[in-house]
Amino acid sequence: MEKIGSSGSEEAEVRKGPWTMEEDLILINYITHHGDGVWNSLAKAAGLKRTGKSCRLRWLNYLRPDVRRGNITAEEQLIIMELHAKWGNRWSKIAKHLPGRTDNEIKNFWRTRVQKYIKQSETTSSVGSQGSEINDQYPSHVFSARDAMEAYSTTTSYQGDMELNHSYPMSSVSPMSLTVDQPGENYWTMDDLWSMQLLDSN
DNA sequence: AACTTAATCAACCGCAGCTAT
DNA sequence: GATAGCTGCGGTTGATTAAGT
Repeated sequence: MEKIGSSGSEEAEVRKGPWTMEEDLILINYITHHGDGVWNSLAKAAGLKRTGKSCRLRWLNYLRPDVRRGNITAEEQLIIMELHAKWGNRWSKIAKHLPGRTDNEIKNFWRTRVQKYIKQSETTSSVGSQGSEINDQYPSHVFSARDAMEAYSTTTSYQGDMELNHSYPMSSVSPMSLTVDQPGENYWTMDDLWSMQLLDSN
């Protein structure tokens, strides 16, 4: 069980919240040398004050070298639409068909972008009574994936070119941890992390 | 410039299923 | 077969950033 930061035995202390760069490096370094899996013991063996769950999530969603970050392409959007229509909210299953994408990313994409679009189309199409059946039954099955894609991509400004060059915001680690003026220095990329890790292991 | 609202995404939580004992 | 521990999944939340007023 997780111990809430109550005073007392520091051995049971469990860190929560955003990961620091040091933690990331420790995790990358450990997995590079020992492999992943058996997350609870991995967390302990690596000396991380994190739950195995947290380590697994961090690795799978962010630190893995093959994780693809940045904008979801039009093809990927279409695949997501189609697979979601087929399987519903089976994010991990859908993610398996999108190499480098994580279930969390797809889930977020769906919830923030697609559902927003769906809501919008609900309000607009429900004015003209025709759309009401769709609206009543949506999510997923009724709505043709292609319809959704078409409408979605034409009604939103998101055309797949935002968030290029995703980098690692220091502020998400600890907003107060760094007070550097140059914005460029507040970021490090996954490439940076991995090169640091490689240096470290030499 | 200050404030508010909306959008985004990383991370946590709870649960279900699987495996080992 | 029962139980415990672990893993993976999906839902949700909270922090941060961006956009609007």
